[in-house]
Amino acid sequence: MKYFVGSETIDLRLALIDSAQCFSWTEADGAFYGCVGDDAVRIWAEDGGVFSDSANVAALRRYLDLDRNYSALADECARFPLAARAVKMYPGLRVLNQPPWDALLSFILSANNNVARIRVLVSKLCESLGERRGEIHAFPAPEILVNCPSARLRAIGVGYRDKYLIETARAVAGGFPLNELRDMPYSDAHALLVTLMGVGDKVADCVQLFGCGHTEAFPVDVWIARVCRAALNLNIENRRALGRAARELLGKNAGLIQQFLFHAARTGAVEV
DNA sequence: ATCCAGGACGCTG
DNA sequence: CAGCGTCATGGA
Repeated sequence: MKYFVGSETIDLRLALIDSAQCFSWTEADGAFYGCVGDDAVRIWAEDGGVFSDSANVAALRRYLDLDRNYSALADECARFPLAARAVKMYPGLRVLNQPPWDALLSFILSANNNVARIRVLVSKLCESLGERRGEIHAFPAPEILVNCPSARLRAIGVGYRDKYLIETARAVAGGFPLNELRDMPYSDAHALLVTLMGVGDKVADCVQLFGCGHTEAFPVDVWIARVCRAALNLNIENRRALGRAARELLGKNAGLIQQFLFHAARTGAVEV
């Protein structure tokens, strides 16, 4: 079947793949394949609208963040011309609402790694350990990883991150309130996340921004550290201090703006 | 061969 | 609390 999802501005390739906030979507023949909730879905753009083969349109709209007014974002950073320019430069970019567990596993694997290889690791992890849903494999459940021999994870290619995955899975299976982070203040959720093995400030912020709806979370990587100096006039070497300063400067949607800055810096659209 | 990748950990000062 | 070496892996 073919369901109408919406006519809001969104560039599916940019939002689902090229922006590197999610590593599990694939593209084939102009359509995009991935998991939303428990469903394997196919999404495509057609006649200025977004369509899907999934009937759960509400879940899809939430995942794609279609109900947010992104044009207001440029106004929120209008006093930083480079940031406002980055926001206006990618009208089709959106910050996805992923399940926190998916984001947690993805960004544990992202540490000291590159996007292409993160994508390979995520897909291999899901294909070899995740539950099958149609043509797609979900992320492996915590209980699966807890009982997974580290040698098997090494064989997938996760390297030294094997124990991070297992220990974090053990914590989540043991009652870590992963699904309650969304309803906590940013700082409380952050403090909890960094207690997990393999989760530092940067990964915690990614989980919060991409998986907990914490739009103020401001992940700082090498690109963001550079572009903050150029776009926000922030000359701060310490990453945690830089993230805190950016949050204070940009407000409750600092993380959304961060995603535009990240893409602008990484693609060279903004000189850093 | 060395460097880098959406860093985190563990130890030392 | 800050600084620093180390940690797999593969592509440039």
